[in-house]
Amino acid sequence: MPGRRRGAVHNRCGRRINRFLEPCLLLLLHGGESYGYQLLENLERFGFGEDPADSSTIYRILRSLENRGFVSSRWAEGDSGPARRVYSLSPAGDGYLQTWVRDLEETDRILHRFFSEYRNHMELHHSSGRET
Amino acid sequence: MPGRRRGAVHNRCGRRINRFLEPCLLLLLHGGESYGYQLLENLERFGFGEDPADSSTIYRILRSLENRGFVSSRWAEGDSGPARRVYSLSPAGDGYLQTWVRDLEETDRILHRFFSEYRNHMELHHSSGRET
DNA sequence: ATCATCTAGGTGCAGTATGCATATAGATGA
DNA sequence: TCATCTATATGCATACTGCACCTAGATGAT
Repeated sequence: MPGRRRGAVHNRCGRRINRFLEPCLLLLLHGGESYGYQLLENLERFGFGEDPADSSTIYRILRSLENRGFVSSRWAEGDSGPARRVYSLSPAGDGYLQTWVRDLEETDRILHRFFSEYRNHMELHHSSGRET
Repeated sequence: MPGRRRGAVHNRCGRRINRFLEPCLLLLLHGGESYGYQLLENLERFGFGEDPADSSTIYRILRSLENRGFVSSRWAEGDSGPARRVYSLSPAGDGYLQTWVRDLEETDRILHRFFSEYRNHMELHHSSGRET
């Protein structure tokens, strides 16, 4: 995966909804232990696009999760390449994932409230609608 | 609205999806000019809960929008109380709102991809599901 | 008058999140 | 031996947010 950390395109709004990498990593780790570089590849499954995130972000989130006791890590020799820091989810991390899911469900409700307000408003002021 | 800027509860995840105040403010301003203090009250409509945001955040977002040409402001004497800085949406701001909506629709897709992955995964590993 | 309160806008600081650049280093193959 | 891939990590700059705090006009009660 060469050049993976280049090319993060800025076609989104600056003050945007952040990407929710942390719960995605937790969910991936719920499926079994893994390490940063592999997790970065598996993040594509969530539809972030080609470049889900900078690798530094992934590594930092993993360390932060470990500091809070949600994952634990050990060094492991791989079949090839340099050693890997392999993370596994702790029971606390499992609970944290459930919290995240409830949190995201709430976010989903707020988001759809916004869409509802938007459509409602645009039906009335249908000047300057979305004539893309 | 006394004491309005106190009491921001931290029952959500730390590394959470940020609240999308900027597009909400833009949508409110699409309905007509307004000022910070009033916009803060009207934000409740979006279902953020009792305390949508700290007032300082609102004022700073508005100034940032103005710096980028998405809104313009003027001072206006109100019927009562101190003078208000009244903002109105610019054509560029209208376009920026449309960009935001497309951005949020993309976020919505990613969010639902996450929910789908989550449910899928939990059906298989239905140990440690959500026995709340 | 003056005092508390409401309305309205604002700054300073700290913590956190993120992207980009860069560093380190083992493994692998040309 | 040299480039490339795999893998982890740090430094720096920028941005978002909440909390504390400040300024100041208006309003009503005492």
